[in-house]
Amino acid sequence: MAKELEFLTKRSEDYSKWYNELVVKADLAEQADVRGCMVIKPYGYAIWEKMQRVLDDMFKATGVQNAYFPLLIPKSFLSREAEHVEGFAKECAVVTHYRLKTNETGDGVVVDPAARLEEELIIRPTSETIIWNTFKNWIHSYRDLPLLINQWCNVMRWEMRTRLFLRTSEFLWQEGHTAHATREEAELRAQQMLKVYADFAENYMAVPVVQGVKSETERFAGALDTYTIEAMMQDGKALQSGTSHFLGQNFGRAFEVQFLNRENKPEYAWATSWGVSTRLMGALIMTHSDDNGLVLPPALAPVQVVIIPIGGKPEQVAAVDEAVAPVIEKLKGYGISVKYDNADNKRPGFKFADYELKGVPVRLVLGARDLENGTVEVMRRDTLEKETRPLEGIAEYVKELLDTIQQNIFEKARRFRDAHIYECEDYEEFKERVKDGGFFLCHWDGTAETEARIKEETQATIRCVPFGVEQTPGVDMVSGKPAKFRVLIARSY
RNA sequence: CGGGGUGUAGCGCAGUUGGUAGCGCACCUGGUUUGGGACCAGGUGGUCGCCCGUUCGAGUCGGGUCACCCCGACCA
Repeated sequence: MAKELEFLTKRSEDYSKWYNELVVKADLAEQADVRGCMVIKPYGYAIWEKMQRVLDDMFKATGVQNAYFPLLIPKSFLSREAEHVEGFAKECAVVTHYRLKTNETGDGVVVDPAARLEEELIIRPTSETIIWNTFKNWIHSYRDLPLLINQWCNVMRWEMRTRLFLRTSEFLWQEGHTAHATREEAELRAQQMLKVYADFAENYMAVPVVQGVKSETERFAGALDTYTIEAMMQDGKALQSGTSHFLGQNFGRAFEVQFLNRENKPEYAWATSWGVSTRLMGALIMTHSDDNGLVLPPALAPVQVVIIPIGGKPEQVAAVDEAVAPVIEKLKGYGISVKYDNADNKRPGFKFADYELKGVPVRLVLGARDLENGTVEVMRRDTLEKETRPLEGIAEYVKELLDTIQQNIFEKARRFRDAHIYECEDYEEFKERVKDGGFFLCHWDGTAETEARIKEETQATIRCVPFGVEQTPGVDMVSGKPAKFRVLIARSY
């Protein structure tokens, strides 16, 4: 410990800096040499892949099927739904040409002005329009409904300011798009998918979330209702981690998606859309990580257990190789991903620190001492506690320990969040306290004016009208007008 | 688009009154090490963001330009 290197900025010192460093140093992602874009590195992508796999199974369990639609959307499609285009117009990348040619000076290429597209193509910021344009051909009868489609893809939104995972110009996500015969069915679907997201966030990511519905001003462009899950980061800010929209018949009407009902009458289809993105990676990182690095929930960790041998001499390592072989087999038999790192070019201390930085949930260490005693050192990443246990039965112990860790980090995050949720009735007090972060439950008169004033004066926004909160009427803390319910207000990412 | 800042080795930085390019980390080689980020010795690596100007001479001075970062407006 001679050299207490500052590998990572302390969380408390500069939260943003800590986050950025962590993402890069834990080998998750890095800034690309393209404006606002990110390179997701193999380790980060492995986590995303695990998320994808779990979510995909959850979607399919509700009857959803995967499909794929084009990256490029004709401009005319996007402009079919008025509110929708208005919401996205300011952040669209546009394809205007289809050819380059050699520069006249011969040292490079320029856009060939002769190759201008008659109609510009938009790189999808979201796919409602192109999908509903397709749905028109797929839906003719109530028997074709519900139509439950999901696609995994990339989208592009030309954001002003970007941050790795939290907001990048291009990001990976899934977008579900469903069509229904009735309003009720569509509304239920939108709510159902929100529950799937909440389930995933809490039971796999170990990230507690508040479910709720967005205010009118915060709604998705073109939606009648937007449902959200809001997670609290360790600096007390909110992160919208998933959304589900009830789109009414807006897209059905805009794209003339009509079906004949049982009475042989034409009706417009009812729509939902819902999505989660690589932003979930941001939520995962900012919810659990500490000054030593990432803390990954066992359910999503690409490597759940790392085993490190001690000893420099080849014969010492060989002895450990032999001793751990059956343990590795047994762990794998339980479906646990294990990495045995007997590389000789890194010292044990380096490996310890490195795997902590990468958030591996459990570490096993064996040296000559252990071989003699038939023991193994077990370290759990969430608490950093070490203990020495008999090698006999270690696989079973680790299996249970992984479950314990999964539980523990969720409980820890929930306790943190609950300790930072406040009911507040006084605006002056609110203004003072909201600076330090946290979720505030406040009565709201339901007007956009009040909402705008809060945002302007405090940078905090109404995150949602939360579900599962016992609602009693009261007085709006800003306007003094009567309020029917409380809303969740916070500063956010 | 407003306000602030930074561009020098892969990363982080220093570079004085203008004089021919430096440190730490990383990387490579050899050796000694290995129970919490090893040490010693040697080595590789640079059109100083770009353009123009001043000068015998520019990383350094002047003008322009580009890029990126931070704080706002926008947002999964």
